[in-house]
Amino acid sequence: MADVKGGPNPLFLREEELRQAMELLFFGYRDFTAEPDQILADYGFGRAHHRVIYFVGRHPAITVSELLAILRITKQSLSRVLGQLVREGFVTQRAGLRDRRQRLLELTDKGRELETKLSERQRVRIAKAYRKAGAEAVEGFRTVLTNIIDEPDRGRFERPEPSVKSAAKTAPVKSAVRR
Amino acid sequence: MADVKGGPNPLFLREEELRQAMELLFFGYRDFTAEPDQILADYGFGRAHHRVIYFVGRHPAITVSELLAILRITKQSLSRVLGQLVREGFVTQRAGLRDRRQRLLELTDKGRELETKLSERQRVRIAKAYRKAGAEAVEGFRTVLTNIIDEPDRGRFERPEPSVKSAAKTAPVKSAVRR
DNA sequence: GCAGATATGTCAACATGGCTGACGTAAAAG
DNA sequence: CTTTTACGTCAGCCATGTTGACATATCTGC
Repeated sequence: MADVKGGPNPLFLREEELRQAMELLFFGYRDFTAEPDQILADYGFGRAHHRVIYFVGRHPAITVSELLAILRITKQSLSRVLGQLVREGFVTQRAGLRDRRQRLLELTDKGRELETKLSERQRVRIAKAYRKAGAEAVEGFRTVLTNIIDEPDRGRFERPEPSVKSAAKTAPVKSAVRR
Repeated sequence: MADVKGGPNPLFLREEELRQAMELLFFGYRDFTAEPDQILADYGFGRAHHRVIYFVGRHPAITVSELLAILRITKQSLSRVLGQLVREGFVTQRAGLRDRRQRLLELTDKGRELETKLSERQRVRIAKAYRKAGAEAVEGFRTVLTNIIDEPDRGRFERPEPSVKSAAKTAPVKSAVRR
């Protein structure tokens, strides 16, 4: 335990830094989800319902298979929560135009209302954290988390991309920041 | 929210930015936990076991109540997984010295081995992301996530960074975004 | 020293949300 | 017309959360 070494032991520091990152994710996610979970309980819903409501709201006319790809769960699991949401009038389904096998999902007004209520808390939490941290930190947060995400979905968050190599930033697409 | 207006609908942009943050957390956590989950299945364990193993490894001689405070689950839920881990020889319990009611938890060699195996993947993932993002981004990542976490546990991640009070209230939130 | 608080464990019952496997139907595609 | 695809459904299993009640050992304060 007694680290009586000469140098600052970079291996230990690295290990410690990585562990802190892991814990930041754990505690962050724990607190990030706690508030909506409370509200969901009033509706007899759980976190799975929230995810469906969120992504349907985010991507109107999303198909079931697209939703499955995002959530990475089985269709049977999705079916259970999605079925409830449809039956209780939070989500509507309609056949696709080009492909009538598809069920395009959409939030109803009721669904949108719940979505707002749920993510309101989360938005406030993020907004506070962003404001306290400052714009530069926000960029770092985005960059690191984007790189933590596996390739298939990483594209959802593409922005400058300050890759160590190829500094070919020919297209600085800072869409969400532009004024 | 002293948002300096003047652009093309800053409210929408802000909304978009906050939603992206929410999704970064969702996708990040999803991919961060996927690999260990796979390994755990071979042992007949789940994510709950991983969390216990992780935090016991991280804080040797941790008490049950400290663990409960971190995990935010009931003692009955913890008891189930902890009991398994103890019976199967991954964790040991011994009475506290000052307070003999306490059960101080510790990993066995077997437990440490599994812990390493599990978090290895996660460490690699984080390390890659950190390396790609660079030191400045890492600081930002830490700062934002720390602020997302509720007060009681935020202290776990406090670094030099002073500004305990609201020094950020007056900080240039949006002005510095443009680079 | 005893009463009450605290740390932990346990039994029992229940809900949520994952999973697999099997099977069905409608529509698209070759 | 046959096969593949998109989606749904039934049935059962497992992991992990919950509440409530109760037990036991130990510490703490009066």
